Amino acid sequence: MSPTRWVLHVDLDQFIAAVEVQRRPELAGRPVVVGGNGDPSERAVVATASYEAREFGVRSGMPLRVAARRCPDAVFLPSDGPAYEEASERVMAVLRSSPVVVEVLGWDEAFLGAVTDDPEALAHDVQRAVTERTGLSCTVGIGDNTLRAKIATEFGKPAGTFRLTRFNWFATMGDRPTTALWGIGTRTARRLTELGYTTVTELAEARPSDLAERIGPAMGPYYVQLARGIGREEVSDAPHVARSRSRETTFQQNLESWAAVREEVAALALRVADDVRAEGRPALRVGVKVRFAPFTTRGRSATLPAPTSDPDDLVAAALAVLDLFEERNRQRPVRLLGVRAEFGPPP
DNA sequence: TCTGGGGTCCTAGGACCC
DNA sequence: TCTGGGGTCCTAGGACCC
Repeated sequence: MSPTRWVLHVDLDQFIAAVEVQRRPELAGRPVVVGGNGDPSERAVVATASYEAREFGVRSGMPLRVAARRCPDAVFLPSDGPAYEEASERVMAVLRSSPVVVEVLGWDEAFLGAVTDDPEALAHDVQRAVTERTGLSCTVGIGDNTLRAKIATEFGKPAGTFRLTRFNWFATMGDRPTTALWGIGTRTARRLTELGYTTVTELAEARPSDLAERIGPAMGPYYVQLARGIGREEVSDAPHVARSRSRETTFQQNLESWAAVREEVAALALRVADDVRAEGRPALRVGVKVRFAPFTTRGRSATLPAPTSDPDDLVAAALAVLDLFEERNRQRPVRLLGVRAEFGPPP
């Protein structure tokens, strides 16, 4: 049998918590919750919970306050981005040393494009190499495209492998709710249920043109493709080209004056200007995000008169965009501010 | 429960133009 | 009166993902 093209999806197990346990081995086996400044009384959410903490119902995205209530004995640690970045680089370097094309998806995930007649053997080689050289464990999903490889990982967790292809797609996924698909969340699933599509099989049997009319010209047919397990078959190691860079902050105490809001927006714009400069491409648009208390988010944005990387220009532009908020909103307490710079299409 | 930070892509309406 | 048919740009907001 001749070798075949496969997509492998590598996903580190409880990555952030694992990195923390690695440098503090005494935490092994204990419930560990990473997020915010590690103070569960603050406005912050869980970045990652160790499997021990998940036993108590702690989940990513959950407010730290809630996590502390569910698991009072958990160890709460601050999120240390640079440490995870560094660990991620080490993992990706190991992956690149395998005979595969590596497409990085995030800190703790990558697609591998490979030609082999034994993808499980390759997956086990990758798992062994990652564990030997980084001390971290990973799960590998094996698929005939990126979508199926990505979803396969869910069935292989933790530390295992799972193969999902056109041959077992409906047997594995058919009866599951559409939220099991990568790209369909709770909102879209609810909408689809209202239209009569609750399971993956039901959605797969829909007519793409029907969903184009009812959902949207691009997303409607795309969801049908997802349900059929159809996805991209190529894996690319081309470097990522950023479309935008942004900075945002949630304040522990709401800002009560518009003067304070202006100051914070200027400070965020300076940080974004650093990122724009590092990007080496000028910004074309600037956006400002304001979350008013209790939790209403509004945005304003504007195209710049001319592309710029100049910090003074970007600060002035961000303040001008902030001025687009109506007068009556300026009395409202502000919980979060964000500034975003957008670039042109990739060169 | 009381909701982070950093991204990407899509939709829709209005403006504007031919 | 009862009102084209695009195309493109701009902006706001939604949804999703890690």
